[in-house]
Amino acid sequence: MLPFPSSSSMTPSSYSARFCFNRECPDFNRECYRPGWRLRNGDFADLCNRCASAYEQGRFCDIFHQRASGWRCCESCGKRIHCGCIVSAPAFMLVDAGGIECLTCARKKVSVGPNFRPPPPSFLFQSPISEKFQDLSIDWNSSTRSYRPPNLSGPSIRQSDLHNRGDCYEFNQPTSKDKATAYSTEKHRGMNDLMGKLMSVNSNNHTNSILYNQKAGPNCKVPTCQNVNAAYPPLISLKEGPLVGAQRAFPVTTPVETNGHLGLGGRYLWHKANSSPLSHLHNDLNNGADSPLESKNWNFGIHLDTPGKYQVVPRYSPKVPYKNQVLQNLPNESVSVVTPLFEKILSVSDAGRVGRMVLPKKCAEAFLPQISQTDGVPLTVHDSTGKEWTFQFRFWVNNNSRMYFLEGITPCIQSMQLQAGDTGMSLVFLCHCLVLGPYAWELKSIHFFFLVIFSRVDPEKKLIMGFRKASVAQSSVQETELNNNRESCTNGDQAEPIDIHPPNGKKKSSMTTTRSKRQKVEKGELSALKLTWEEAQGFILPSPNLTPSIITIEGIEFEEYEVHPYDYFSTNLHLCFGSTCSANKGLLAEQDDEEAKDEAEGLLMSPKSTSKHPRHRNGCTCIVCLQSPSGSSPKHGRRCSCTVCDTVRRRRETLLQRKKKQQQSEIENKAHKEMESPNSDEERHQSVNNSGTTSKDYERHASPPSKAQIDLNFQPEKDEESPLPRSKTTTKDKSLHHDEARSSSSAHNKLHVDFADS
DNA sequence: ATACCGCATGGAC
DNA sequence: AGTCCATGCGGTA
Repeated sequence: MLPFPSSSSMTPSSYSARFCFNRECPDFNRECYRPGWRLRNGDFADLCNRCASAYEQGRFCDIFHQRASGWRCCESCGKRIHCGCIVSAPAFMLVDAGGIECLTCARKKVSVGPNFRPPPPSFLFQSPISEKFQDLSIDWNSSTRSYRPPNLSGPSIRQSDLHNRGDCYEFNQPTSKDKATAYSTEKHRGMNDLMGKLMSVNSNNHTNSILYNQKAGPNCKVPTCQNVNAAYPPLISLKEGPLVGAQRAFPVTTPVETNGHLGLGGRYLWHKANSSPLSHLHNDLNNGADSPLESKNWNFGIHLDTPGKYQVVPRYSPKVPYKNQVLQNLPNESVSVVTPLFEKILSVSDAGRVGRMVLPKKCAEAFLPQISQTDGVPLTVHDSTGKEWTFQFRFWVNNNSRMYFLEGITPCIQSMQLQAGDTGMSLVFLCHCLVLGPYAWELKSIHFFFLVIFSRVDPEKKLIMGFRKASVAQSSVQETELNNNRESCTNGDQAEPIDIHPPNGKKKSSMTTTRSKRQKVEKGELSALKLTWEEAQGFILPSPNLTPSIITIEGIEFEEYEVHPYDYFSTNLHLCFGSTCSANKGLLAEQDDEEAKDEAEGLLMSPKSTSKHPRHRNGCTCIVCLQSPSGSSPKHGRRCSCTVCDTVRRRRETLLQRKKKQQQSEIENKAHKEMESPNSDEERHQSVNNSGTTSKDYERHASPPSKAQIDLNFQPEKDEESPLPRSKTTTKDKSLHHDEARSSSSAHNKLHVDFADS
């Protein structure tokens, strides 16, 4: 087959050079001039008139795939549907209990669903961008179980653009894909340019600017994807083996699960999610995520339709209970959906000076842009103050796998005063699907928050969020910080600041309302729950019914609640809707109540258990574990007798003794060697190197520790048993030593313990 | 001396 | 046993 330019970029004359994409087409060499389904490279299959007609009428598979495998019957009407190829992918939906349903049946169920509530028409297409895309609507043809692409003129977006990459594995590429993908590249660039222009229309919008920056901005490093699977191989699926065709051809359109049912936005049918946590998220992500730009670059479709196989480890699943929660703004009835993607407790190295944060692999591959180069792509995120950060999302090849991480997070970490043990970086996907219907992706954005508890977009695109620190209760310092943030978050054109607490004056009534809504939640009246963002913030706060016990740690008073926040959320705010409520409830309850409980208990109990690293276990008395979280630690005076300072003093005394012994030993050794050989220095180094200890190790161990390298974990009874220099082969010991030495060094610096006069 | 980079290592699961 | 990931650590700027 000859190369063919994409349908959107081709000129009338270019049509004559292309041929029908359908391999089964009896008139293979017939000129083609109508677009068909979307290919993996982003282009559209060019079909001859006859094949295109068959495709548009939903008869393509009936005609050409009769003998192919993958035919199944609609669970409701029994109609045969081909589930084994991409052509018919939009024609059916997966059923929770297994099997498929044709669109007609699926739509019927949606329209009569107990929680079905079409979005207010006035909010469809309300954005300037949306208006530009009104001619790009999809004409679902239920009678033929297919969708009819709109008549396109010039660059445009079609339904198949909304497919993620996961639904395209089944399709065979033409043999001339290299040249074809070259066209695709141009098309993709063109699309990016188009999107960039469109986005810039609303460039004062955070969300849009994020998208623009990420995908089409001048600094965008996203490699142009010529072939989705070639440039971004299915990282997970390669290991997991083939999937059933029906699952591969996941008919994602603009899926959303807001209330456990198929959502219907305007004329648009959104795909039902299955009940796996990841797919749960996945479907939310696809809720507007499948723009032409993002569909190739974002990992929103990695076989998430295989329950149990690709679930994010519970440890990383968001503990925020507001999964898929629909927030409604009472005054204007706009709706937003908040979907936390994952969260991670910052490790020591994450919060350290390296400025890198390791990302859970599956989370990265599921939720972040696909990257094929180790350089990765820039990722623009917003923090709780609305401040924009750009990290580099990269990976290393590690043990035949990949290790994903964010680079350049130091300023953000420092800005947030985060440290090991804090819950960090929940990704929240703000989707405006119910507001903007099928064009939700226009306002799609990915936000990093240190813990996004709530987020909302009203017509002014304002955000609400909170974050969780290692110590659940906020110290006065943090409280002040939040207040400061609140003030600094007032945007010029935004009437209200981003607020963690209800504004003054409204607090009482707001909290009262919130309390009543809490009760509503408790009663299970979830589907009707509408929250203003202030009320939403109320849920973030501890329940007014709870009386904290005040504990004092290092002079700082903390509020400690008997019921930890996850109890709160998991019991009160499982916003499960509709028929899948029980399943979801069970799932979420299990997650939140068990996992979150374990984790939160660790967080609540003590900073000691905030580090995941095995070297800092409960009961560890190293300086890292002893010290209080940054920001909550008071300044330590010279005569401070707190545990931390006592430890530091004790360690220091030990070190001084050790230093004396070392110096004495060195002098003796030197004298001894000088007696044996005049070239003592060279030979000593040689000897050290031969023994497997590098010169660096030698320096590290042989030289007396400087103040900055003070080993606060030095244990004389152990260390003196193995006099330096240590062999490099004692990896474990060395690792421990360096680890704690490094940590304690930074801890030492952080604590500002001044022993200069001692 | 320090920061950065990227691969290596090893404990946990 | 394989994978993940926190951290080590050597090389380089």
